[in-house]
Amino acid sequence: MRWAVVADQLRAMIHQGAFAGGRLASEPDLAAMLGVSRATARQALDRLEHEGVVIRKHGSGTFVNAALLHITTRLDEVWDFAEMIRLSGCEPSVRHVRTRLEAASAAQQAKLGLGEGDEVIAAENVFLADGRPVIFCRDVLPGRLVRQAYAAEELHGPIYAFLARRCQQWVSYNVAEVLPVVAGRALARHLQCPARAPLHYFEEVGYNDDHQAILYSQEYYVPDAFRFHVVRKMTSEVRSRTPEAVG
Amino acid sequence: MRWAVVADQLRAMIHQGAFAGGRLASEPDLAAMLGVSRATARQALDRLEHEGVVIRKHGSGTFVNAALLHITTRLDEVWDFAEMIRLSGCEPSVRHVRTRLEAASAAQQAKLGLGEGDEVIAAENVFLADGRPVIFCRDVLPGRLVRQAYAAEELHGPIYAFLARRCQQWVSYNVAEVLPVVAGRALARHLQCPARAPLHYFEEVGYNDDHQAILYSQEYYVPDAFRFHVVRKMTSEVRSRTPEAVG
DNA sequence: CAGTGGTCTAGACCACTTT
DNA sequence: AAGTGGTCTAGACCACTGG
Repeated sequence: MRWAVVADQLRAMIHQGAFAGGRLASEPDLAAMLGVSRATARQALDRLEHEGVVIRKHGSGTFVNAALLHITTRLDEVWDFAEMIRLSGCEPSVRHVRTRLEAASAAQQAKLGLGEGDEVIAAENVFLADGRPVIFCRDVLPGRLVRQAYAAEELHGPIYAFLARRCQQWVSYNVAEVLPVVAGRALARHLQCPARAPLHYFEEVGYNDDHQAILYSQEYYVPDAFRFHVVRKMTSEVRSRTPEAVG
Repeated sequence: MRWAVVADQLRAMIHQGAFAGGRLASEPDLAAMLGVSRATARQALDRLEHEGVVIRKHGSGTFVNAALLHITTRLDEVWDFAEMIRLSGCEPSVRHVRTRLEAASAAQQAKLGLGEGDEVIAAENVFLADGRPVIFCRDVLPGRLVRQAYAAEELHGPIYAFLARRCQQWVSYNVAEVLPVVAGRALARHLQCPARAPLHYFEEVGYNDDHQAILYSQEYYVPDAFRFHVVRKMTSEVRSRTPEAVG
């Protein structure tokens, strides 16, 4: 994973304002500077381009991307609540709502790949930014995952810490469905917003490195506290079809 | 771009049910089968893994992904209205609302990198699925992009065709902000939904291959007509910080 | 242990942009 | 024509998984 180190080095150099003029050194030069082969340097640059840090132009050069650096939250990458709140310039805190150990509902069974009668832990928390409620989150995880005794308070906050400490499980990626909803009475109370106010609703399933579902989350975000951006790339089908529309 | 051909071949083979049991041949074998080097085969597999078609397990093998294949719409990839509607199993059509040539507002100037007094074309259309309104879209493009005479009807529908035919411009990628909103009276009328119903709102800036902003779009989606999914990957910072929380 | 994917190298040729 | 990124090759070694 030397390419990851190289990517970090390049990211740091870019942030520190090396490459004045916005243009990076050529790939062979970068490879020589960093003491790796061009292929490894390219792998690092692939990563930076994917992140939007850098733009490559065939035959011309590689350039620092100015526009994308200011995007506040990339929908497809960031998903640690405290991190997101901190990125918004606020101090994060948590208020626990409730925790329950119960039989999995049909929906929960489907999302988590459980069977009839399996139990789940359902924890509800509100996350605050500078004391203002901005996220309501219901985390559901299979009871069988728990491998150690735990204190109730460990479910009063980010579930990832609990998954790691008591279940030896780490979420590697989520698949989330994004929906617009309006706040009901209970949500409006938890988030201190008007009833029928629009909210982001994310319905997520988290998977570990083995692609097993280990977490089902329902998250409601106050929209004016965050800005979710996504870079939507041309699909190959669209790209190949468009020229026909020209002729 | 031989790797793209290889990726297409593999995608087709997977779709046709080769690799029974869900396990692909090994990378050296695939390379030999397809007559390319292992590096090229890997680049194709990288693409398929990114698309979610395939899952690779270190030391074990490469497997067909069952779960992700059924996701209806990936938020970060698909964005051709007709395509999206067709993917939902419906027949797409368009109803034109209005077109205007006007001085760019301050917001439009900022989004499109325009100056004082520059003109824009603003076209509003409603897209229908099986005759039911599902998207309201306002497309704004700089007037200076237009390089040929055009008929008013060319703005009654997808803007990409117009951009290609009359502006010689092609959108390469979008940067979209995703927001939840509630339908106002005008929107409710256009989309034939109740007032205050929740809607997806996408505010997008489209860029060409040279990373110049060429299109500013405001899009409202009826949420029950689409399902937007996004794969959210662990960021490197989160990944490196989590183990500390364990100790 | 053998087989798998993950990484890296050195070198080559191509397509594209700029001068 | 020179320099750039895009692609491809052949070969090597590693880390991980499984029997």
